[in-house]
Amino acid sequence: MNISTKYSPADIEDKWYQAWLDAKCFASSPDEREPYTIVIPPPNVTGILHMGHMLNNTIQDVLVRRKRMEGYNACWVPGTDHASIATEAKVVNMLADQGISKFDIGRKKYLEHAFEWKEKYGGIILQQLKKLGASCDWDRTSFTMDEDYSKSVIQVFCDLYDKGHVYRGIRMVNWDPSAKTAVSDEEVIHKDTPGNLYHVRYAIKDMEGEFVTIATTRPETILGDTAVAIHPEDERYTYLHGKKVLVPLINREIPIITDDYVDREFGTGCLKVTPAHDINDYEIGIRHNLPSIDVLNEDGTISEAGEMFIGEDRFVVRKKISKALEEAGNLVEKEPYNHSVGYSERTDAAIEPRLSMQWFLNMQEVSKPALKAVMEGEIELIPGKFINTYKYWMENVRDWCLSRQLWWGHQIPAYYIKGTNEHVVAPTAEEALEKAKAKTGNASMTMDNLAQDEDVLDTWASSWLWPISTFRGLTDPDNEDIKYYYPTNDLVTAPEILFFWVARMIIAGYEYMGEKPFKNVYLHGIVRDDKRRKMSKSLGNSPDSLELIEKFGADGVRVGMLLASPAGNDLLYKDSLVEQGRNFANKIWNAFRLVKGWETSDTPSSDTDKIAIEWMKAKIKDAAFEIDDHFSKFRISDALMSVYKLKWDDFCSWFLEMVKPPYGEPISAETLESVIDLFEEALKILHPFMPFITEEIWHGLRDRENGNFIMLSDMPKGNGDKPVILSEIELITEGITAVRNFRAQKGLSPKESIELYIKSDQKALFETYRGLLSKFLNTSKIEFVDEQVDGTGSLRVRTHEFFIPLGEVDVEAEKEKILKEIEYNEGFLIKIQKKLANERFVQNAPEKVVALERKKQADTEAKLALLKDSLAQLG
RNA sequence: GGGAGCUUAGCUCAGUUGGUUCAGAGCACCUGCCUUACAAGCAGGGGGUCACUGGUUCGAGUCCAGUAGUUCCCACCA
Repeated sequence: MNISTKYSPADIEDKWYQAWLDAKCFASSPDEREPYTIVIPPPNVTGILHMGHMLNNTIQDVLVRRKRMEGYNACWVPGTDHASIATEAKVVNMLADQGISKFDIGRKKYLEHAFEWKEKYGGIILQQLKKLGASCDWDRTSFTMDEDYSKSVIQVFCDLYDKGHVYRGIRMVNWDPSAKTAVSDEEVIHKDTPGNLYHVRYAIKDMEGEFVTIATTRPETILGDTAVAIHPEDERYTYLHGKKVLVPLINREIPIITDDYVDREFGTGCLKVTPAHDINDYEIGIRHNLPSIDVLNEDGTISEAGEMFIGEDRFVVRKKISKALEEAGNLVEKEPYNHSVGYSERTDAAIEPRLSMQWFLNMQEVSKPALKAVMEGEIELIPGKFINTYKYWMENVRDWCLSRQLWWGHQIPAYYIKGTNEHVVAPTAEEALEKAKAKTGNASMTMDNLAQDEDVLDTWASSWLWPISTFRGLTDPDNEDIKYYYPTNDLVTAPEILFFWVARMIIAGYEYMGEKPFKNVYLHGIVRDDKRRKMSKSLGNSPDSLELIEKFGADGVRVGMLLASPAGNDLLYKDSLVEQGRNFANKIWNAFRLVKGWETSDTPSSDTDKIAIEWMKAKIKDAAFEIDDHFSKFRISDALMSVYKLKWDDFCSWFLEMVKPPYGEPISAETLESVIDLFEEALKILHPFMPFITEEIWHGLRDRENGNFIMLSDMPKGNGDKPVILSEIELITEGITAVRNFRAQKGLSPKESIELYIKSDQKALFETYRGLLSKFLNTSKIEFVDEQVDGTGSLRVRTHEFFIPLGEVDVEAEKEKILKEIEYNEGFLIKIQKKLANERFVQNAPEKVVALERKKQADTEAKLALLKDSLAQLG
């Protein structure tokens, strides 16, 4: 048999993925088993696989594959999100490249282009997930704009409207002038931005030569000022009460008002009030009944209401108006000033607060069960530290602006009755017409009398139904799938979207299913580079995911992603992580090569073989138990590390060396059978992490019947027992390591055989493992003695002493070594003795702890006696 | 401005209700090895006043308070 010394993942990954698909290994349908369900956080339909996706989906796949092997009916539902703003931006750009504006071609034609784009690029990311090994049930692939899904989104909007939770109103919203749409508070990122603080003086009416000076960072909004505010108790300005001032440049007359909001300490203590362009000013405007002058168009240029600079961009105008103010003598001072500016998460355009008519969802009532569920542990956040954040948000929840001024998405099912201020809300145009007729009492109305709202719903107003609508839970509430799979088990996502998405899914779950949407929410960190910078296109610090898979193998990448990403912590990515993953795969591969290369003989297993096999069995069970515990606490990195060490250290470094026949000799067929069994057991535990290589070796170790896949095998279980062989072999391996160290220090080559003399009160134990010691240490003889043998060096393993002949013994060095050990042990003994001499310790500490201290004392005393004895013999 | 978290080896992190030789793991590092599965490897090794200060306790990496540094969330003052 000729197997390459290097594992080449490219040769086998596609082969096994296809085999799994062909055998429908990922498919799930309701049956008598207990379900285990995960719904994927749907990536943007036009997205491509980046590092964050790889981490997110690797975790999900590990969980799903493990549960599948544990006998659950595992179902991982994949799909994509229509991502209204992001996708619309891409489509608009694509059309712009062709010289087309969406407004020229109209809604219908535009949507055709958008769907065409979706058909072409949508779902690329799902194909990429397959490269990673994701075991999703692809037959269940959902899209948030699927016909059935859309129906449920509209149904929910209508229902919330009927319940009185949805309302329409003029509000100050975050306006994205680039996408020309409102965005939610959560989609605004505040960043410190350098700017200027402009001190501008306004002439006071009827007081020749007198001015008030205000400070602003946004001089272009001066055009929309409708008042200047001062603090009512500010004595510096009492004389201004009731006066009017003139807006610079345009000389519009505006009142001076008094309001507590004004901070007397800031700037000059005078505040210009622009209700249309600042949320606080807006509130002041309401209190004082001020008019709002909207001086900005929806694209961020100055509107006609501004009177000057009409049609020019806000940032251009900021510079121009500064100059104009200076020339007019109104600019008193311009100082550099850093202030916080909101930017759109999607387009990175500076957000404008803007008054507009929008649809809102009142969150007060609907969010209550969702808060309770998390506080009472009905839904668990992992790690738990996120509960605080969640609680704070849910207790201070604001109304949700549901409408977006876009076309790509679910058009709001509100219909305006032309010529009136009335509207109706209904799932279909026909039903809307009926409602409109009833509302107006005009039975002769036709569709021509209605106009549907032009806006679409916020993307999250569809994805919040994901755990329900992927199973058609709203459109077909009694179907088998929703009854069987809902509530789902685990949700794996990033904390960034805890409020956007997770909280809202919980709200929708309770509102529409009367039950939580999932039991556990596993929040993983963000993938960053090794300087803790977020991976981003502009920094160019993100590796190409697919190249990574190609270079290191999907298994290697999966392991690399999981090695250093405990729950809630960011993953600091560097290539060495995936290298480690690849090296691990190679290690396993070579263990496979070794086992495959052995010739067999009919001889029965030797005693040493039997010991090795018994030990490895116990070790695997022990690890299985430990790993199970890690999984129950979502300690996925720890679970991986346990299986890594089981495979590499225990299986390869110790076990295979224990049973390995001398060069050129065959192995007992009986032993080989067991070795293969144990290899398989370890592979099963490893499979969820490294699905491809484990499947390949599974089929390489034995001939398998069709449809016999490791991914469908049973996960090994442990029971927490610690058979005595575990601790005994631990002592033996400790002894082996000590002798190896001794050899290295004395410059004894491993090729030279040695004689080993053992002084111990547990001769039987060493007798049992004589074969192992001899095999690992290349001994020519092993003998038990009662005192040090002449011409030997000594070393101690716990309370046992080993002597090894040396050509020349440096007695002084030997003495010094022993003296050092005596010193250390005496120090240790004194600490224990002090502790035990402390009456309060003996009285208060649990018996178990005291007993352990006593044992430590006895062991140390025994060891000291041993050492002193040896020293005496050296003379 | 308000709140939460974090600080343990060069790096990334474990350390579960305070108590075993508890100060750990992986990687990195150092030394010796191309030993007939694997140099993407083997064997061995060094390395930390558990941020600082104080307190509670028989006993503190673990609990409490304060200090410093750091990260995140929320709000946003023109």
